Parts: sequence; C-alpha cells; structure tokens
Amino acid sequence: MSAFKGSYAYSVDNKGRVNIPAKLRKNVAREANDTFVVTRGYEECLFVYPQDEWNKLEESIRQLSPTNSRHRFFMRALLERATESQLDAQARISIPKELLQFAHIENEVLIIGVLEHIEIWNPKLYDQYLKAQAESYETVAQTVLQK
Amino acid sequence: MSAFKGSYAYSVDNKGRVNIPAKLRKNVAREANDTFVVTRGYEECLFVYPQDEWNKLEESIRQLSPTNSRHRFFMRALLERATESQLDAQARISIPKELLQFAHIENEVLIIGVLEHIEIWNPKLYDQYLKAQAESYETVAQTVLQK
DNA sequence: AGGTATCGTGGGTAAAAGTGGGTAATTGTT
DNA sequence: AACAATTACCCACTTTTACCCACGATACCT
Repeated sequence: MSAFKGSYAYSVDNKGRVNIPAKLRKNVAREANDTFVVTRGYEECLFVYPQDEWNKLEESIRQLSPTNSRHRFFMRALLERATESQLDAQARISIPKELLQFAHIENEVLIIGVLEHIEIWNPKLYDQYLKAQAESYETVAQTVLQK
Repeated sequence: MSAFKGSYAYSVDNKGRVNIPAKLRKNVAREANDTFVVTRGYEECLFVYPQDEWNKLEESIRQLSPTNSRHRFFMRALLERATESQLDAQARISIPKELLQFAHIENEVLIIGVLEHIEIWNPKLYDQYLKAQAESYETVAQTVLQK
C-alpha cells in the first residue's frame, strides 16, 4: 500500500517528460515494475498511479455494469485518458500532449503525493484551487475527521 | 482478460482500414489470433472485440431465449452487423462501409480502450456525447465508486 | 571540506509505429 | 467465359517513440 506525501516543483521538457521525485519513488512498490498509469484527476489535474495501485482501481471499475449509461460514461471518461508509461533510465514518465492540455500544463508542474496516488498540477491552478475553497482548513477538518 | 485503456486519434483510409494502436495491441491475448469482431456499440459507435473476448460474449448470448421477442431483437441487432476481421501486416483491420455509416465515420476516428473491448467513434460525436452528460465526471464518480 | 553518488534536465539517434498506395488474387455477375 | 468489383497482400514513406548518452546541481558520507 503506497503512502505518497509531499509536494515538489518540477519541470516538463518539450517531449512531455516529467521526472518522478526520488522521495516518491522510494514509496513505490516493487510490484509496480517502474510502470505508472496517468489519467485525468478530479478538478483539472492528473492522477498518477503506480501499476499495483491502478490494478486495484481497475478491479473496482470492472464491477460496474456496461449496460448502465452512467456507468458507461464514467468508465469511458476515466479510461479515455488513461495512459501507461514506464520510467526511463532517468526515472521519468512521458505524458501525452492531450493529458497535458487537459490539465493546462506547460513547462512547470507541481507534483503532490496523496497516499495511494500522485497528482500533477499546473502550479497556478493549484493556487487558485486552494483560494477557491469556501471553508478554511480548520473548519473542514472539524467535519471530515471524527476526532 | 483484456484491459484496454487510452484514447487514440487515428485515421480511416479510403479502403475502410483502421489501425489498431500499438498500445492496445499489447493487451490483446495471443488466443485472439490477431482476429477481431466489429459490431455496433452502445450510443453511435462501434465495438471491437478480440476474438477471445468475443467468444465470451457469444457464450452469454447463447443463454438467451429465442422464444422471447425482446431477446430475439437483441440477438439480431447485435449479430446482424458483427464482422470478423484479421490484422494485416500493418496491424489494421478493415471495417465494412455499413458499419462506418452506422457510426457516421468518415476519415478520422477516436479509438478508446474500455477494458474488455475497444470503441471506435466519430470524434465529433464523442465530444457531443461527453457534453450531453447531465452530470460532471466528479459527481458521477462520487456515486458510482463506493469510495 | 572534498570527493562521490544521486538526482534533475536536455538532447541525438535508431527502431517502431502510422499512413498511403499498387498489384495480384478472389469473388460474384452478366 | 469474360469482366467488374472487391479483397488481400506487399512495398514505401513519414512521423513518433523509446533508448542512450551527457552535463550541471544537489545531497551525502567520511
């Protein structure tokens, strides 16, 4: 079970390659085989799953019913953008243009570890996201955490 | 068990040939024998099954009752257009005109991997399909995924 | 503090993938 | 049997991707 944490300011080169920070790599299971799946996230960012974590997600998608139109929509939207990528010798994954466009990413990214997955943001959009929250961290904490 | 994912903008030549993206091919079982079955999908797109996955589907259709009129309709609609096609040396399948017309496909297609099958769309129709959804991806995710 | 290993970034090149077209074989039709 | 139409197979070109090498910066260790 992965436990990613921390945020990292990294760059994207003109081939669409993004380095996976060393501190995050140390938390990737051996079973992931240096392979990651990138797809759209919630809000305008990208989610990166190590292969072992992706497999869990895939399993839960398989339980959905292809004859249910809402399920179909969800499966299509999620899988449409999903791309597998293996680390190169420099520990980078390459992200297709379409995904970079989806997340409005150009040259710089903010990489955030969120337990079982990794998020990739346009740094400016992440700032806006934080500012757009109506409630403060403290208020949300009160309702989200029981304790 | 196939696990297709990702979307790919490809072209159809004037012979009705469509390339199966390399990343999808890597997920096709050896038992499929480079053979695919194309038929109508849900919404106005085409479904492509590798032979091994098609066989599973066919098996479940056999369980239907030919004396039930709704079952009969379903079987006819599905099988009527089903066409077998084997990859050529360039990894393309050829799709009959009738099926291309059914899906309103002309020169360009969007190919989407959806776990056990592959979908082929007119890119514009797929856009419309996405926009026509009443709920956002985030909202659907919340109710569709338990977690 | 200095040497060493690791890390992040950039670019070049060979192999693979995608696209288009030509010709021979096959099919069906008159 | 001859012809037209379709299909299958082969070849050629362009673009993209994967793999390799190189360099500067940072962290680490003794």
